[in-house]
Amino acid sequence: VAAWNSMLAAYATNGHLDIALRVFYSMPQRTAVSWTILLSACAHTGNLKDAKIFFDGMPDKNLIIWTTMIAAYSQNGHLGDATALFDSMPVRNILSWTSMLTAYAQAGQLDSARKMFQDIPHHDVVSCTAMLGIYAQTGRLEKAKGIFDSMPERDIVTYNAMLTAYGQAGDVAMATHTFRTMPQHDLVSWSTVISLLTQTGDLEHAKRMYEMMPLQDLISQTILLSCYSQHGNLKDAKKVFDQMPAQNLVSWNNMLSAYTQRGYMRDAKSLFDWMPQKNLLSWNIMLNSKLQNSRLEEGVSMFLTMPERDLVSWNSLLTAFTQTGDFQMVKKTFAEMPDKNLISWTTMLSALSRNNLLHDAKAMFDRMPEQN
RNA sequence: ACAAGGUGACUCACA
Repeated sequence: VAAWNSMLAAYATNGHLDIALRVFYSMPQRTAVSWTILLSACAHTGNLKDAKIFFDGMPDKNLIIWTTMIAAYSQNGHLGDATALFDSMPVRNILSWTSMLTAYAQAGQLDSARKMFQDIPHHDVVSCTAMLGIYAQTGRLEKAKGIFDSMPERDIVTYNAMLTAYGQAGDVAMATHTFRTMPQHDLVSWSTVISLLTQTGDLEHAKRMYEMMPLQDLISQTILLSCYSQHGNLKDAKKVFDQMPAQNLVSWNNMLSAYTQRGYMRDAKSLFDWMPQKNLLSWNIMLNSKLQNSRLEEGVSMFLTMPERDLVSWNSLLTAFTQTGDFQMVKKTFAEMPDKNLISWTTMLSALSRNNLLHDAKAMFDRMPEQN
């Protein structure tokens, strides 16, 4: 059975969930481990429904499968379900607690996360690093450092989280100092610092470190690509992009932005058409570039045929109509929008006032919901 | 020989 499970795990972690499922059903017998592997794989691919089915279908649930299900809820943003499950657990261990901790953090409930952290009976390096990471991402350097200093043991992930804490707080000097003095480096350590350097504008330093990396993986390459793309450096962006041994949706979107930002509509379009996968961001990048590059007709028809639209797509369209001065369409679009945010309202307000329709602007202002 | 928790990349729309 263990051999079968190894095979299951191999397929499941390599993204072949379909094959894993076939293996699962054709196995001579299944253990708790088999169920857990599949449940975890479903959760990581965002397939919470099947994860739940596996969980419910499992005959004798052990602590691990309970915890895996909490992690599944946590990873997919279902805080309520995670809490309910956690509260009804017969036994908990440090992994259950930590999964719950990150569930709160993921939902933006920092106070609950902090409370949960304090309630954990016995901490380990992972639970402490989890809390450190939460503080790091929310820019609370002092808190992060406090945990770091109080930890009896630290591993490379702890140090990496601390790099992020310094980075988020804009302390490049301490980040690089920590990088130099930490016990070991892995790909995450390198790319965290490189990313920080590109964000603070020290491109030369970033490039030097990129060259020094023992191995340039997809993410570090993408960091560099993204940096070139954001600076409108199409040539170097293309160079990095073409040299990447493997690419993914993130790298394609980055290259797409690089093209559209410089108005290379033909290249953008052929990349876009070629992309094996697209997400809403890809569509919005392309949509916005059409709308902003005198291709209103194409843009509008893209808007109408997109697989999905969000508030950004709507605001993009709204802005385009305000720029052509077609107030018929502006009003129509604004009325049809399923949601509006502050950006939608300010788009309207500035369009009306730019065209000296001050009474309309005033009326619009009075219609704005309070929270804006 | 097998399973669960913590760290790095794109996030585009108004101003």
